Amino acid sequence: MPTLADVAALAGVSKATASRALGRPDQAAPETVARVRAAAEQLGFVPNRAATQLARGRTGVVAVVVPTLDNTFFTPIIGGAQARAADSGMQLTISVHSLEHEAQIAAIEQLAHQVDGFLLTAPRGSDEIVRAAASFKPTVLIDREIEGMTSAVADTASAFGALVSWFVEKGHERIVYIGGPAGSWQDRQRQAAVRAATESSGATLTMLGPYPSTFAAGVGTAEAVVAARATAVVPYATSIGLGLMFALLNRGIRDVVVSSERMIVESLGLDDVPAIDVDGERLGEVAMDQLMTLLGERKEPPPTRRRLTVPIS
Amino acid sequence: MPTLADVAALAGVSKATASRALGRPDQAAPETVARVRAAAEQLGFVPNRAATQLARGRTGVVAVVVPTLDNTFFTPIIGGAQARAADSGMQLTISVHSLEHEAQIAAIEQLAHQVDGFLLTAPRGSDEIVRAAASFKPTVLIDREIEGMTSAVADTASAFGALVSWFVEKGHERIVYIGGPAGSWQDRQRQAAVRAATESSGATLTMLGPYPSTFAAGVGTAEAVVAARATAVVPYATSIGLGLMFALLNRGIRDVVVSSERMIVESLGLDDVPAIDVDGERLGEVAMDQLMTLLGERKEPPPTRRRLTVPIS
DNA sequence: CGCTTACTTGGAACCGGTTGCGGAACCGGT
DNA sequence: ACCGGTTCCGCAACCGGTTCCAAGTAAGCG
Repeated sequence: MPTLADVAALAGVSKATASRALGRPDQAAPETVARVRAAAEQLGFVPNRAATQLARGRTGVVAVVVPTLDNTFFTPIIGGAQARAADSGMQLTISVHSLEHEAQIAAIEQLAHQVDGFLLTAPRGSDEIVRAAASFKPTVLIDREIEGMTSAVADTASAFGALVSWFVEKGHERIVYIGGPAGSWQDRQRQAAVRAATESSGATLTMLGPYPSTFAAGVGTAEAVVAARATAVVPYATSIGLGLMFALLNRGIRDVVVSSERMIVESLGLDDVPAIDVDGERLGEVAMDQLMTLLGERKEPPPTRRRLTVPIS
Repeated sequence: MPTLADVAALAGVSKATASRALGRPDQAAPETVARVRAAAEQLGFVPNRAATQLARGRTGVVAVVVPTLDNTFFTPIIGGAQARAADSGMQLTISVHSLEHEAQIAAIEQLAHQVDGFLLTAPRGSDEIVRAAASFKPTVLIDREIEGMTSAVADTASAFGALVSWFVEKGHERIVYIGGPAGSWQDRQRQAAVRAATESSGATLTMLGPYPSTFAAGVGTAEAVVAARATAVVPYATSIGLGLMFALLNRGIRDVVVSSERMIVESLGLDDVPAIDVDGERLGEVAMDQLMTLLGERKEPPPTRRRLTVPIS
């Protein structure tokens, strides 16, 4: 493996100059930069990451904390973040923690020593625990907002409101909202949104839950949905909706409209079912961009809360 | 942040001794080890990863390469590998590459500079491309076998064979196997297994495919399944099976048995449907263990091919 | 034409651990 | 008391970049 010293020797300059030519071209003579680059190219020079990190005091790694990998909501986020990280020459490590118990803070603190920043998803943990987790390194909160923290969220609450309004307009009279996991921040937002959307409309709104975001849980909601004599259902998660649809079909019930995500609706060719379309990948990208500004990698306006609109169809 | 020098000073020894006391306790006097440990504890000393890496010439990072994160087959593997990695104080980075095109080798090579080893899933790429990807660093191949490479696979082929035998025994006469993505190694194994299981049995076996492992593709198989007048179906992937079941139910067809994974079967309470149960997490753990031995982190017997049996029920 | 200013560059310290090597202290054996 | 063999420890070099600082050079200006 060629080192910077090799490159410098070949280019006929010092290590210091070689380092500058490669890292901050504006601090070296154009002619020198060209020569050093050529030398690096010729030798196939790849900077030693550990050395760079040690010298700069940065790890070049950011951690994404997710509660689970089994939920298809999180994986696209990881993908998006990973792509953006790679673009900036950073690495992404994944850490699975639900941030629901104090004990997990220790794990986060441990991890904090090895990364420059965090991308944090914490659907259920308390504000306090999330704040504690974010206290070690620059952090961007994903799909949740907490006063004073930088965040990137998909505005699903508005989408859910729009969904319910649509149902109301279509004349549905008994609408059911299936709540997500207990303590979920997004669930609270969505509850408020669907409530607002049914207020002063003739429709009845039944709130079910809490349920975990799983297929099995969705299957388990069928009974309550039937009991509520629902004509339209808005489930917290795609997996819940899928389980419910399955259970309903299994019972031979085909006149209950269950809202889902666009992908499902399209593949099943159900044109009477409205769908939402969360772009998880973009969410990950946006969050990573924000973290980059927090880390000073870019000189853009100060980071804030960002909300991505979620289209429905 | 306290450094090793601080610890050494507090313990009244040199950096060298402190390093030994912490890293290889057998090379220092027990009394000294105790004193250094106490000092480290008191200061909350955490070794600087970059410094260690630089000095040792290892990165302490392993990469998991997966074709996609949208497939629930891979995520448990990642989880298992991540857990094992954490146990050994290593980091895991995720890299999304399907290893189907030569161009992706360049990305892998780039990544190779930053990690100690690879956990490679490459369901579809050619043997050559996989070999090329594995040529940079110690590598464990997951869910696929290639001559001369260390690998960890879930023996789903046998499970599929058993599944089909079961159907045959139950008296099913027209069995359909829905093939996975074109070029899939596992698909080839399973095809052979299901063929063997129907040979010299009265049952007819129809092979469909190839199809991608998605819900939508599963929905799309319904027509062919119906056309084949199948009584039992064995789909390559859970997602395909789920899509198919959905489409069948949607058409009011309820007498076709679609084999699925245990989780689905249980949540739906379908007792006449056989299921397989791949322990992806364990697969990830086993693979990481093998990689550790390859990296010399442990002194165990030489690594080889490992096959995990897949139970059916 | 002398002097200030701006730009380049190399020397060397430094980031924080790890490890080869040599010396000192201590062991039991004769 | 002397000796070969251990055990334990410190010195210092080293991993491979980054960056402060001083020095040298060329350009700019009155």
